[in-house]
Amino acid sequence: MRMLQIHSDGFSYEAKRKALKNAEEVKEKSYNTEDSCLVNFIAAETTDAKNVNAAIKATSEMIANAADEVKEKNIIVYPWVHLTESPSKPSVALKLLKGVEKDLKERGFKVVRVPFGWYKAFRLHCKGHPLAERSKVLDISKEIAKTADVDVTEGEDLTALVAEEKSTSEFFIMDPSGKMTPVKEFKYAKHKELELYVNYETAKDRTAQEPPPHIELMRQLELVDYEPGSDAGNFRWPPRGLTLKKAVEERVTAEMVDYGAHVVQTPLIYDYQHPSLKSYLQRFPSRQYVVRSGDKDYFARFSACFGQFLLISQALVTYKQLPLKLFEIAPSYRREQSGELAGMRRPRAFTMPDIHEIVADVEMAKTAVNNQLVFVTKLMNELEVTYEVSFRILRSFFDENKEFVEGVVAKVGKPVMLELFDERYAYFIFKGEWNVVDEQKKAACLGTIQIDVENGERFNITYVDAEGKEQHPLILHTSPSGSIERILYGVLEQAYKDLKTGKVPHLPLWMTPVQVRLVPVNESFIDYCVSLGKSLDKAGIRYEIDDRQQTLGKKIRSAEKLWIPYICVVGEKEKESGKLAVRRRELKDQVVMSEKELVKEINNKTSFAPKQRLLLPKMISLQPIFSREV
RNA sequence: GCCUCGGUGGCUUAGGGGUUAUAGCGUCUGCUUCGUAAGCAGGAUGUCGCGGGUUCGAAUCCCGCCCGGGGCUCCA
Repeated sequence: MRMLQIHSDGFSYEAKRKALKNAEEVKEKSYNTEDSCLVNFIAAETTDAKNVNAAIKATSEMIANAADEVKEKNIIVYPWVHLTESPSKPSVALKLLKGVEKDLKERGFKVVRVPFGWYKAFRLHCKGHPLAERSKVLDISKEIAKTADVDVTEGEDLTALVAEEKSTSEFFIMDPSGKMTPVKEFKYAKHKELELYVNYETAKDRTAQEPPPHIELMRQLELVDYEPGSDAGNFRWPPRGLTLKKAVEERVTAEMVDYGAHVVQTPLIYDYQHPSLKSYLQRFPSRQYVVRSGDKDYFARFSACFGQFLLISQALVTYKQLPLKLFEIAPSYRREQSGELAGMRRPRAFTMPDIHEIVADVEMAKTAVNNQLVFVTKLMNELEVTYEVSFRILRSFFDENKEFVEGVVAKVGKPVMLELFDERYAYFIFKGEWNVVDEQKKAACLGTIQIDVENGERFNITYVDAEGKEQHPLILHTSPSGSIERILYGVLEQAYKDLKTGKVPHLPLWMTPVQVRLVPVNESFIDYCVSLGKSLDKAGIRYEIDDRQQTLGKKIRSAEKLWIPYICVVGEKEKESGKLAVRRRELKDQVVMSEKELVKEINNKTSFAPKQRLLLPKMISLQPIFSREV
């Protein structure tokens, strides 16, 4: 439904002649008032046909709200098909308009409905105040997901939401030996965070007074910040944060290349009308950004699935190439409800490392899960956060593959939460989640492994089997690390937990934007620092030089506030001895070491990560302050 | 999206229907040239989130909007 609302001084119309054969029969062909009124030009759209009653309810609600805002009691309901490019059938439109008329009258408004299906002359006079001209759009697919009195008998409209309500689940803890205990009976004494995680997932205890601590930290460390000039939940990354972001992206990409992935890049926006996408989208409530181009609507992707599925569905794949892996660092968009947004835990725009592994059958899928487990565990450990693991499994799959699940849990090596659900509510039959629990006792999922039994067929993805026949594969959806934003959320919340327990908060050395800061005692040693920096450059170590004219104490403080792990004071002693006075954050000590030793120490600790350059000038005097304190 | 709380120089913040809006940090200038978490002095920086209303007068009260936090919901 699309609607144009004009708050008018006076209104009149005159029905001239029928525009449709089945135009409404009317007694009064004209109407005239000089009273003020709210004129609503309304176009019913094809989507409204899915649930006319919900459309009526929502439309009259919009009109009533608008009328209340401008303190208007007189309502004109005017059929105006030209507002939309996809009008509904006339019968639907008439039903909508009549329903709106009835509903508004019941609400106590004085309503005049202008005849449907006629060519009409009309006159109005817009009042011209700020609320006098407005347009409204109703997306009825959203309402269908919400409203109870919907007929969901047409299979295509069955949403995941509705299916999930029907599905029943049981929750267990499975320990590495395979022993299963209902979550309420498990002894959590040695597994406090698992208890918090289970509480969050089952009891849904979600009260918090304070804002999540990572939000203040991400700004103080100048990693990422809100962008008031964008949509809510879209963030900007100043160079320090971008350095970290790229370091993580490169790290995950390297691991995926080692795993044998084909690295690709696919478009950000997709056609609503594409047949495969259409049926995929209909499984879910609409949470997409819409992009209008020309006269068509596109949606911004909410994961890399579409692009990769479309790419591989048009590729020639043989069984010899399976398992086949496609990987992408996928900037993605989900238009979460405004009240759901929370810093880096839940943004609307995020960067998702996403791998899809195409396998022939369940056996190959199980092998793939075991292989993927290795890198997910490795990457999660590299984040230096504590995490809890859970598996959500279709009960029939679990019953048939109990040994496999036990093997997986044994590999995880600690008790995990197990959810068994009776009815499949999404595309997966098996889903592993690696979650962090934050200071607010809320959980968020980072890494995930899912076995998808639906989309191979939906996207017509095929491979040629040994007999030369085309087969639909199963697909594993996996984010090895979770989104970069969630990772940052995880490491900052972990740092805050450390801070509260008396430990030194830190970012993992391999991803921290600046690994070394050289601090000359006065400006006469800046040149020497520059020459020291040349060998750090060669070693691929990220550093900067505090060339500001400030006291040493202040420069140290400045570096500490940014959690820089190695702070090197450079003065006469260092220049003469060729050694460095190094203040190590992790060990809270001060040691004298040669530059070579320092490089060796850092390289040993970060050997697994690709070298990422620092994405800003090294001289601090040249760096503007984006959001850090000093 | 609904409910709720908030928005005062770049940051943190005082104040609150009535003269030129408070302070600290940062920034700039000068002095200081310093050895491991804040050297000294002086200067500049505010459409008090935006728009409308009430009022002789609004940062302050009212309404709408934007942005953020929390709750509900949601998390493909």
